[in-house]
Amino acid sequence: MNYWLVKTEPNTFSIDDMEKNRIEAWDGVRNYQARNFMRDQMRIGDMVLFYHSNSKPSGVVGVCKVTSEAKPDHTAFDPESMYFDPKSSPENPRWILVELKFVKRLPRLVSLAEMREVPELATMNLLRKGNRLSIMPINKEEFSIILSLANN
DNA sequence: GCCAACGTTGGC
DNA sequence: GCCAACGTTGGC
Repeated sequence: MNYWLVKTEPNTFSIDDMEKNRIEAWDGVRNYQARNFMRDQMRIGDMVLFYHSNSKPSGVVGVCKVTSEAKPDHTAFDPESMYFDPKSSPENPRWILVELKFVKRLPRLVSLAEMREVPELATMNLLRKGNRLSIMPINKEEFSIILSLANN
């Protein structure tokens, strides 16, 4: 099983929305590296940390689970969608999505600042300067450290 | 709101 | 294939 972290701006889609919807198609990903992670390495049952970016404070707020294989991101075909991409077509989809299922909220938010203080987390992609990936792999240790921080 | 870092685009 | 210009991300 693999572990992941996904970012979202809570103004756009928050853990509240995730909890309410229970299952959400993770559409709108328009970055090749993030897409390739979803396409090549994400599997049903993988665990996902849910991260609020551009927030006060930014941090990890919940846990989700991958509940589908990668499939075409239909929002790319819709001229009305803010994620429309004329270079993607149903015959030859450029972008994909997976479905995420709400698992739980963390007892409290684990902030970026707090994660930076934990030496074992220093290698996380999330904490690296200039990191802009919206979907990134993490390892099992990082996943459990962050969960245990939230329980302190 | 600022701006550094990074990805993408397109002219050549 | 290089690289300047541009757009976006996201912490602060």
